[in-house]
Amino acid sequence: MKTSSKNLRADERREVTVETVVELAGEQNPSEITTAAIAKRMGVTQGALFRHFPNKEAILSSVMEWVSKRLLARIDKAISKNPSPMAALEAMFMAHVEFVCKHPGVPRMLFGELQGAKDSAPKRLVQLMIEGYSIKLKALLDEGINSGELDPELDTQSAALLFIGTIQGLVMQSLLAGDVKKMRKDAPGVFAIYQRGIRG
Amino acid sequence: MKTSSKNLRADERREVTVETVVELAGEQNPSEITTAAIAKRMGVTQGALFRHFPNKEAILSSVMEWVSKRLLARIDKAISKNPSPMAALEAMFMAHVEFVCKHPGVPRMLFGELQGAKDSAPKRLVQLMIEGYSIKLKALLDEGINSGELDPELDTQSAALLFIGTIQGLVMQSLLAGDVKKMRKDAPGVFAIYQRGIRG
DNA sequence: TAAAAGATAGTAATTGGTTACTATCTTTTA
DNA sequence: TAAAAGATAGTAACCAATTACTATCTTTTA
Repeated sequence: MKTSSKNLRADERREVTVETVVELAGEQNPSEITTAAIAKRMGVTQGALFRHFPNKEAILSSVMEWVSKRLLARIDKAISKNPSPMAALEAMFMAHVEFVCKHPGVPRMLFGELQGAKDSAPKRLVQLMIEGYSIKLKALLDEGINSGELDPELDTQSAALLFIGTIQGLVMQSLLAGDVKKMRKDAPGVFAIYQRGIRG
Repeated sequence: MKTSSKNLRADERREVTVETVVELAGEQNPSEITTAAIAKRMGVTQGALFRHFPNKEAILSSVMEWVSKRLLARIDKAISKNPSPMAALEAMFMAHVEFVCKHPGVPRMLFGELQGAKDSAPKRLVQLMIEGYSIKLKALLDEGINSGELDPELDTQSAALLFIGTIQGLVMQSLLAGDVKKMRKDAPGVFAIYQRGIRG
């Protein structure tokens, strides 16, 4: 049980900081999140953040690691529960959508980091995560082709790109509507078209 | 021909300003573009910008109007050249990709504006533009269903969402690769899958 | 076992630097 | 030569980061 005292231990404080940034990113442009805003939401002074992180970039790096770990774990779990590649693809899609629904700030942060001119530490972490994601995705697509579930002449590179882009499109639509839960509702219809485009 | 003089007329200066912002957005995170950076790129002092725009938001609004006008004009041209709805859809897709290739900062700015918490003037312009875009898109999809080119049971709402998301996916991929021209190369393969997903 | 000693977490105030924006003076050009 | 365009030199507000200090928790030891 957490103590009811005000002071958290260093690792707990770092965890809370990361979760707070994810939360704030769901409410505003991630690149406009200030250390003052993070601290205020946490009920701590701004300077206190720098007792646990050397600088702001280190906070963002921690956030990216947090995202990588949680998202990829969900994906793995969804895949392992489904023996059929096509079923696994759908489960992976829905798991991703569910994750983004729960943490709407995440895709905004990823996209924002990729936009940065200089290749910062957090940007490299994002690239690494998407790479891992793509590998899992392409493995599933290849499996599906071999099992006859997918079009044998499918361009897996394009199919992987479209898979990720589809989710990005759902995010954009939810931003337009100002309603995060719209994603969950739209996801099945959109995946149905995607499925029709790749199946054998 | 432009005069060789140093001083531009007010409307010319405004035009150059808008183009400069679009240019800078292709090189860095749009929300980190400062008025100082814009002025420097134009070869003008920072204060000079405020002779032609009341504030920074007005600059961004002008950029959004510039984008709306140019993009929608391209789309209309692409559509009108193709009698068949499916051919028109493909031409619309490629025209959009070509536009984004020429102005990589545009999708980043749109996405960034939508992320803003408060609904600013530029944000409303973005929403308006996407609305106009979606109307054209849905009209084409309905046409395609009626002509038998598209799946009669197609969910046009989902199909429109996926169309836009597909382009967003191409943008993200080009950011990852750090190569804008990658989009032009990947576009046909991705559209082929989309086409397969919606055709009758 | 309780008080001293040390380690850890957080505060309050302040730093130098950057931001959008403005007031005033100078140059260009029609 | 008058009006428009731009230069110069500011402003207050905000940013990340640092400082000197205090509160709180943990370990040691008499």
